[in-house]
Amino acid sequence: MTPADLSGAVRAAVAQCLAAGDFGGAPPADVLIERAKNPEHGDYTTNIAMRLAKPAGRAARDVAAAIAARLAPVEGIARVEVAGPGFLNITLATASLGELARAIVSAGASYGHGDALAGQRINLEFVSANPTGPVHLGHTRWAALGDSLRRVLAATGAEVVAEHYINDFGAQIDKFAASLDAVARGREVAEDGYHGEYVVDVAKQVVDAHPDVLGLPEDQAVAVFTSVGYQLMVDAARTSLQRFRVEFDVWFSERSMHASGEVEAALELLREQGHVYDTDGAVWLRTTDFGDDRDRVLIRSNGEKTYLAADAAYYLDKRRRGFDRCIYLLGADHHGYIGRLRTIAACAGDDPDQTLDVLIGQLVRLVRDGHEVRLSKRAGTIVTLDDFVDLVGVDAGRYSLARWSADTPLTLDVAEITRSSNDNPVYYVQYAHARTCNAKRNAAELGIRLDVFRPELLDSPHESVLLAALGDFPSVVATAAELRAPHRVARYLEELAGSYHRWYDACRIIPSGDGEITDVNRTRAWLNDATRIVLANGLDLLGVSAPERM
RNA sequence: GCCCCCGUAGCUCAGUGGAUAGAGCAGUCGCCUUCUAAGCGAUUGGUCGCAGGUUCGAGUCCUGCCGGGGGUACCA
Repeated sequence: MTPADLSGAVRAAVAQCLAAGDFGGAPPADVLIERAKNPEHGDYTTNIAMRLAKPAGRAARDVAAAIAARLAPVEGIARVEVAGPGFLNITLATASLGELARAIVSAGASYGHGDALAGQRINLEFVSANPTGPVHLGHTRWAALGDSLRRVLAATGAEVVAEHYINDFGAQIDKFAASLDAVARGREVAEDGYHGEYVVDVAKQVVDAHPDVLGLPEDQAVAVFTSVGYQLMVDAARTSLQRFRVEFDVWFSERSMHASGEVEAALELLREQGHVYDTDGAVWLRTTDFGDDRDRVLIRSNGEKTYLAADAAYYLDKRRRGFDRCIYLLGADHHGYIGRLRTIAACAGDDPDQTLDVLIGQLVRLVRDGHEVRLSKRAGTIVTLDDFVDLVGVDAGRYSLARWSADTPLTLDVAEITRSSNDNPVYYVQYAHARTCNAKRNAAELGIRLDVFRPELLDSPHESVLLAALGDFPSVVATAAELRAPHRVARYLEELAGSYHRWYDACRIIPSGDGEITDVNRTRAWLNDATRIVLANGLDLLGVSAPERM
C-alpha cells in the first residue's frame, strides 16, 4: 500500500463516517498522509481528524475515533490508533508495506513521475548570461537549479521549454566590442570596458578568423568584433553549459526582437492598453498602477529603448508561443524586476499570479583563504563555470549547488569545493547507489533471482523505515515541482541513502559464508533493487550520475 | 525612506500549521575473519534573533522591533 493508496483509504473512511452521521461537515479536499517521525507512532500519521473537528463541532479525538473504527478493517492496515490531540497513527501490515518494493521495481525509471502538472506548458528561463563574458559561478547556481527544476517539472507531467535569453543589444555589447577592438590594436581598454583575460583570447580569435579586420575603418572593425565576438561568447557559453549537462531548448536573442520590430509592436500594444505616457521627452510605463513605487522608462529621451521595452516584447513573445506559465529564475540583484514583469503581464491583460513565476535566488559568495572573492565579469577576477567544473567535477558541482534552497545566501569555500572528499554529500548518495549495484551483482552471482517475493518477510524496523522512505519519493518530486524547489530532491536522497546504509548494515542481502539462500534473501534483493531505482531516478532529476561502481 | 531575502547546534544548512526541532561537518568513544569502512553505532551540543498576536497546536502564518545581505537609474 502506497501513501497515495492510504490517503484514498482514509478519504473513503471519512466519507463513510459522513454518510453514517458519525459527525457532520464536508468531505475534505485532500487528506495529508505523513510518515511518522517517531516509530512508536506507527508507519504513517494524519491530522485529518483535527482539521475536521472544528466544522463538525466535535472533539478531535472523537472524530479520530470514528474514522479509526472505519479504517481499521481495511485490508493491509494492521493498526489504527488515536493519539495526542487527535492524530491517527496508522501501522500497515508488514506485507502491505513491503509490497511497495515490487511496485517500484515494476515501475522502474518511471517511479516517482506523476501527472500533477499534465497539460501545462511552462517556459523556464534561467542563466541568461550576458554574451560579454564567460558563464561564472553566479550563473552556475541557476544552471544547476534551473536544469534540475526543468527535470522535476517534466517528471510531474509538464511540457517544459528551457530558455536562455541573450542580451545582445545595447551599451554593454557595444562596450564589449570596443574592448575587443582596443585589445586587438594593443591599445588601453576604456575604464568602463571589459578587462578580463578572456577579452584578449576572444580578440585574438576574432583576428585569427578575420585577419583583415584591423585594416578596416574603425566602425566596420567594431561591427566585426561585435558580431564575431558575440557568436564566440554564445558558443562558449553553450559549450560550458553542455559540459555541465545543462541544455537549453531555445537561445533567444534580444537583438532579433529589435530587428524584427517586435519591440515596437509590444510598445504599441502597451500603449493601446493605456499604460504608456510621454513625459520629458521619454516614454514611460505606468508601473505604479500595479504596485511599483515609481513609473519606469521604456524609451529614453535620446530615443534608445530600455531593457524593460525588450522584456515586455519578450514576455509577449512567450505568451504568443503558447506558454501557460513563464518561470524566471533571477538573482537577488534583479528582484526589482518582479514588479516590472508583473506589470508587463497585467498591462497585457494577463493575471500575473496565473502566468508568472519569478524565483529570486540569493547570490553566491565565494570565500578563499578567509576573504571574499568578488564575482565581477568586468574586473576579471572571476571563477567561471569551467573553473568550477575543473575543480570539483560536474557531479559534485551540480549537487553541491542544487542541494540548497534558492533563498539561502550561499557561501562556498574554495578549499571545500576543491576538496573532493567523502564529506561531500554527493558521494554519500552516489556511494549508496553504487552499493545497491554491487549488492545486486553479488546476489546475481549467487543465483539469487527476483522470482520469489514475500513482502511479509521484510519485518525489520530498518526495513519499515527504508520502505516508508521509498514510498515518499513521488510526493517529494511533486512537492519539489509545485514549490519550484529541486533541493528537496537532494535532501530526500540524502535521507534515503542513510536509511539504505543502515538497512544494509543490519540486514544481509546474501547469506554469510556458506549459508543457505532463503526467501528472505530473495525478497531483500527486491528491496535492494527498489532502492537502486529510486536513487537512480532521484539523481537523474538532479542531473548527477549514478555510478555502478565506486 | 521604500522593496526583497536571511537570522535554527561551534560551523554550513534542512524543516509545504502538528507530537520530544533535524542532518552533515567539527568534538568525544567504539565497530572491518562475513555482501564496498566513500559505511555503521554511541555520545556531546538549542532562549528556532526579540516582543506581541492568530488557534486545539507556531521554527512555520500576521504585526512591530533588532541584526546581516541585496535592491531601489532616462544603467545593463
